[in-house]
Amino acid sequence: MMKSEKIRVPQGLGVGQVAERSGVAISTLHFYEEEGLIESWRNGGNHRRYSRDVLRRIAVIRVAQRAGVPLKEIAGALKTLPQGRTPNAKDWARLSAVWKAELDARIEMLTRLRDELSGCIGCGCLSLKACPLRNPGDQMGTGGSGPVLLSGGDGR
Amino acid sequence: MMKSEKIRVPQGLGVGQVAERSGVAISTLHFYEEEGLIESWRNGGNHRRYSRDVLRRIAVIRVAQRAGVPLKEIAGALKTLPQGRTPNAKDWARLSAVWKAELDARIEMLTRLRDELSGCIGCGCLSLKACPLRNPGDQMGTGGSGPVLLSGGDGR
DNA sequence: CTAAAATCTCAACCTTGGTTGAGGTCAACG
DNA sequence: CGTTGACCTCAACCAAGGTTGAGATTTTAG
Repeated sequence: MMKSEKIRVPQGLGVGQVAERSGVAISTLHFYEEEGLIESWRNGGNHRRYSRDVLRRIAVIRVAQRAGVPLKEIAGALKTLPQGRTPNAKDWARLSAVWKAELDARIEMLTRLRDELSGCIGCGCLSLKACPLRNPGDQMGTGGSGPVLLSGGDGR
Repeated sequence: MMKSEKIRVPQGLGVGQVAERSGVAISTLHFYEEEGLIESWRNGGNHRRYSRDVLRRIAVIRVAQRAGVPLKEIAGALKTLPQGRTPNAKDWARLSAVWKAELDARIEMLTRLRDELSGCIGCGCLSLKACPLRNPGDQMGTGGSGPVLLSGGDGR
């Protein structure tokens, strides 16, 4: 007969495991938690425990970041997920749809820029008023003050 | 007969004029100069004077920024311009060509991401290993240490 | 039991791309 | 000559997205 040994089966994932599985640094997990992007509870020894859901959440966060969505906005979107139950495919789909639209817009803007750049290579017109590259209309002209434009300067 | 009056015709442009014409703030011009992106000389009273070339230079800088090129890199590219003579259309074309290539790459990356995102909307696969969105191969896996990835997280 | 490995908190620091403000000149108008 | 306005320098600050390190605790392996 097997002796009934007391084996601690820890509930949830530790921060190190999440870090390894998700590919983000532990410090980043702490940071995401501060920013309200992910959640955890604590075990007896004040160590973070994560539900397995966190892995998908982190995956979503990274994808959104790749798409150029700032963390604040990602956090906002994640807050619209139903609390209490584990988000389902439809929930994720809703977020993806919004971000895809933004991504579409970003791609379109860059594509337009590329086309203009192609047209202007060699034309030497870059400092003339006529050049389409000079007056994008949405970027220039708001040039004086206000908050900083970051993230590739494409001012979404 | 006209009295020959002494009218100071200032050589070059003042910082305020350049700011107004280029659409960037004066502080930004100072900043660009510190970073080696533009140059100026000083008049008697230690005020900056710019040659008219600076306007095109600034236009080029802004376009490159819109294309997602970081300032350091722009500065590097601008340093390859021939010193002494005013850059000609061909000089600018060379820079544009490089940046267009980068822009192409960026657009392609984002487009791939968008396509994957489209395919994954609703599939709910985001935390499974099989999902193309989860393992971009160029982004994840370098996740632990090293310099920060900025600018939209597209780690060019 | 003890030593090593994992975590904790909290504050400081980093990079990019600038902006803001204080305190001091310079130039131009009347 | 005075008084605006434009300009100077230098240091501090901002936002995003994290990283690093010190010092304390906890967990785990031998």
